[in-house]
Amino acid sequence: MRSAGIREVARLSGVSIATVSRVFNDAASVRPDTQQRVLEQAAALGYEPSSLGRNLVRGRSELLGLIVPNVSFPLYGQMIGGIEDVLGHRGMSMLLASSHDDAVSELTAAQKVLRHAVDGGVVINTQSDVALPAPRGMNWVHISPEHSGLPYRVELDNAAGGRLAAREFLRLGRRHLAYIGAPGRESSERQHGFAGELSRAGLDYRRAQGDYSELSGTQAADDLLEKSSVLDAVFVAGDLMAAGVLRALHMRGLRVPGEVAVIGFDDAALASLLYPRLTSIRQPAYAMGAAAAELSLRLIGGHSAESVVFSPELVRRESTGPP
Amino acid sequence: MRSAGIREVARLSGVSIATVSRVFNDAASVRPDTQQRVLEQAAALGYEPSSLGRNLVRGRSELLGLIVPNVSFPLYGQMIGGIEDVLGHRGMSMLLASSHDDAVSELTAAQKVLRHAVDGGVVINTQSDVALPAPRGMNWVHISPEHSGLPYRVELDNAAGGRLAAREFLRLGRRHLAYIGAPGRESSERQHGFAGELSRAGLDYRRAQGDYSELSGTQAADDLLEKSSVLDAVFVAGDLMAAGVLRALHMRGLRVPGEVAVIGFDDAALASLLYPRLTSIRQPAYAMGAAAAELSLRLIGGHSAESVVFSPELVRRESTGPP
DNA sequence: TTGTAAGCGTTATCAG
DNA sequence: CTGATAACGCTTACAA
Repeated sequence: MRSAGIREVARLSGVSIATVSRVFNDAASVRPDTQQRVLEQAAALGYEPSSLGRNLVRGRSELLGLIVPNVSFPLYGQMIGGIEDVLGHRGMSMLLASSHDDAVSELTAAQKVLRHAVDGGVVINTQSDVALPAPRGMNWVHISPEHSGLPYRVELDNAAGGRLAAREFLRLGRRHLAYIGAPGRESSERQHGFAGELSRAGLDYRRAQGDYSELSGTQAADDLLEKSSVLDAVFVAGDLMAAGVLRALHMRGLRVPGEVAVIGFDDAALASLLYPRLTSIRQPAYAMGAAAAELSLRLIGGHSAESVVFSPELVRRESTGPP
Repeated sequence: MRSAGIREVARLSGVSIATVSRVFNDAASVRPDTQQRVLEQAAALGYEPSSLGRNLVRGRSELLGLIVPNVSFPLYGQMIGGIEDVLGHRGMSMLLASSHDDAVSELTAAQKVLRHAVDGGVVINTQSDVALPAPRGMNWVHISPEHSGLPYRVELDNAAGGRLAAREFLRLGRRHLAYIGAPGRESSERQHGFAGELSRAGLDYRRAQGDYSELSGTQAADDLLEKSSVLDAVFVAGDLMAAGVLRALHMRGLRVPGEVAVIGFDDAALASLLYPRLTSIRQPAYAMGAAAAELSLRLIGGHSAESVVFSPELVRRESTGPP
């Protein structure tokens, strides 16, 4: 049993369906008493215009497609929060699908979302290097490290993050530095900024590589500590890996920040819960999500829009300090 | 300019739109060569049936509404993951909205989702004590601690979690116990199970109250430690609070688990990253999400469905062990 | 196996 | 200010 439709309301209030429609759209052009009659009937029948019908004729869905690698990663959750808040104000909703960090699922997710005729889309950390399919007039906005040829992007200035870390270590008088990276462009940009700032100060640094996991952080730190006995500061490409680094240092009885200072990246919720609380390069995830949504909304409205670059910020906590 | 529609495909492949439709639905009833011709044209034009049209005529949207208090809470992220995986197999998509832990926003979110004519809905941790609005034939499934009168629920047996914690402490020979709770039904159920098992062993326990935040965990633990000098085991209603408890113990130089054992609740990702790694009562969030989706799908299909209760599990890590 | 045609619930155009 | 009526893109009897 379908719920009441526009016809029913029209019939019972003695007007045409066109008038009912008008009442729910540009109420201005309908006489107050007619309007009220319709509204009353509508309320009595529990009628609400169906967006299905409306969207069909308007060719819009008031939906924004959102593709996320993995919903349970808190940083992405923050981005989604930013997107949602922006959309909420404009009456749009969010269709969510996961890419599971995998190009094939990402494509599947995109198709799934497109079938619902979304007006626009945001994809976080795209996995494929070709553009996602999009019908004419629909655009994907990417929250990703720069990707060749993608027109609409919201990104973080990763190199600036590296510079922030380097400067902080220098300021604290650290001289025996290391970087623990991971595969991918983001990490290499962070490293690039870090290295640049150090070379300006005439310093070199040691390197190790992980994969953003906690365990890999522990292993990378162990490697580093075996090779170079002198090490008083480590910059880590992600907070989770940094957790592993803290553990490695603790196991070896090295005091943080007394003997070794540590700076992570992202400033995930986790950072402030570790012991010692982790100094980290903050990625403004909520704001980045909001910016992506704004960008998409502009595009949907047919306006021009430009990519945005966000600057990271150093959040000082217990894992850094004077030697 | 709209993208290619069914008409275009039909015209270019020299068949009627009905045939094109059939190709995309019950392909069985159309001749292989016709089918292929259509498929080729469709591919060439990048045609995909619009769910707007399809859903309009079928009276379904293939959408499931999802209301979450807060997307950036990892446990909810896991639930969403479970929901999504189940839906994905059945070709449904997920419309996401946040309730921001607030009854009013929850209602707004529900209405927003309802406007898109979702076929079903899942609401995590509902804030309102009245039922959410729902058109005839549509049902909300709740992932929440029991709420009077809600018909379709997926819940965790919180009391069983409390019993698990109590038994583990007893097994380890701990005798000076405490519970750190928080407001709300979930915490009191956990406490109830904990207390029941202890009283069976003829033991009493101390209590303190927090609000699930890290800081409140530290404060509650401090309270406890000031009042009772003998304390060798603490059961905490949430992992985040447990992080605060570990910090308090560390500050006082108490060894964990040597002097005090700690068990948290939820087994959030955080638990295994703390130092020492936190033993916790695992809430099978992914499975609970999946179960809620199954439940909703049954309801959508017009079948009967029953609420489900999940059992928690003890995950042993470093924060418990022999004294 | 295929085509014709009647909807699905709405908005928008055009008369009145 | 209001009413017919033609779309919108698709599915589904019913006929052929």
